[in-house]
Amino acid sequence: MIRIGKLTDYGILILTHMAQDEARLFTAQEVSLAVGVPLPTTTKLLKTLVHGNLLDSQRGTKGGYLLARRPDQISMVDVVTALEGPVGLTDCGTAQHPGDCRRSTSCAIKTNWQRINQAVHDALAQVTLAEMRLPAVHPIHLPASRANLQRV
Amino acid sequence: MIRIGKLTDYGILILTHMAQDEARLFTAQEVSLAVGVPLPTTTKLLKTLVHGNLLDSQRGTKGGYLLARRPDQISMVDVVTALEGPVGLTDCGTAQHPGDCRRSTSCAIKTNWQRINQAVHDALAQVTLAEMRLPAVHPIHLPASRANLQRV
DNA sequence: TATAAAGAGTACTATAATGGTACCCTATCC
DNA sequence: GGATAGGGTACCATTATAGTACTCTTTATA
Repeated sequence: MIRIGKLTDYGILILTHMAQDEARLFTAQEVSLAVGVPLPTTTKLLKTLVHGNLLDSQRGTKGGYLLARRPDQISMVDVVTALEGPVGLTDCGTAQHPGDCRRSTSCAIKTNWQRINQAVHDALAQVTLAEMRLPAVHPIHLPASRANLQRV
Repeated sequence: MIRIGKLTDYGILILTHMAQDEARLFTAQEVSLAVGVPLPTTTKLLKTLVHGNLLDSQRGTKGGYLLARRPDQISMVDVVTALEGPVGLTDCGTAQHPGDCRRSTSCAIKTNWQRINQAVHDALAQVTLAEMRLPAVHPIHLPASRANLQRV
């Protein structure tokens, strides 16, 4: 199965937790306890999320972390990108390794992967932390297509 | 990065190659040579694709593999599902482990993952082998949304 | 009908990616 | 200036993935 890593999963849990009280400053320990992820792992994640500009941090005695933006301004692409790097199912078309595809013949493939990657990206971009706090109402809408006729 | 495995990538290459001459019977060796993937790996993949009902096989001296359906009837979900199992970025919501989520509090998360997984699924379902032979024309369309406003 | 060619099945090894931990450094409050 | 909290980084462990090897079965044809 194509899946996001455990750490990313934790990351989402952490952010969702912090979004419950969006203006509050949380210490790493508080977060660790609340989410049930060991402290060392939690701190590692928090640091990464700061790098990704999803959290702000305050050092020193009364330090801690807090959301860098409003929960409805933080989407799942942001989180996934921060924790796993650029979203995309293949390197092909991620503009990471633009040139090293020696199969120029089969480059219809590349264009199509770009389509797919873009769609995945958009799907993730449509769900925000704010929504993660509430049951989803609207399914993400794709145009009526073959999709629904296919074997699942 | 969230990505599909190398093997899946090879698998797509293999099928795309076979789709160039969709009615023909290919031996594993032919495929291996054409695609540039070592024979043992190629055969392993071909076997898996037969299990996934994407290929039919013929045993014996004049044996080989051929597409089980027309290229426009084989989509990327089919391939990915055959080679990596059910599509979805988290177990949560894949109906694999329905009950074991002890965080019933945070189940807004589950619903939202289902939305995302569905979107990814649909994106993959919209691209067929037939299209992989040609440069893509139509980007997969998602409704206008926040997506385009977000940092990429 | 025996032989060779080709796939089926499965078990195993190696490699790489991920997950998780530990340690030392720096900032800030009181 | 000491206690508390985050910053940075390097390291080890675990697991998943990739890749290989080997034996068995089927089938065309000489």
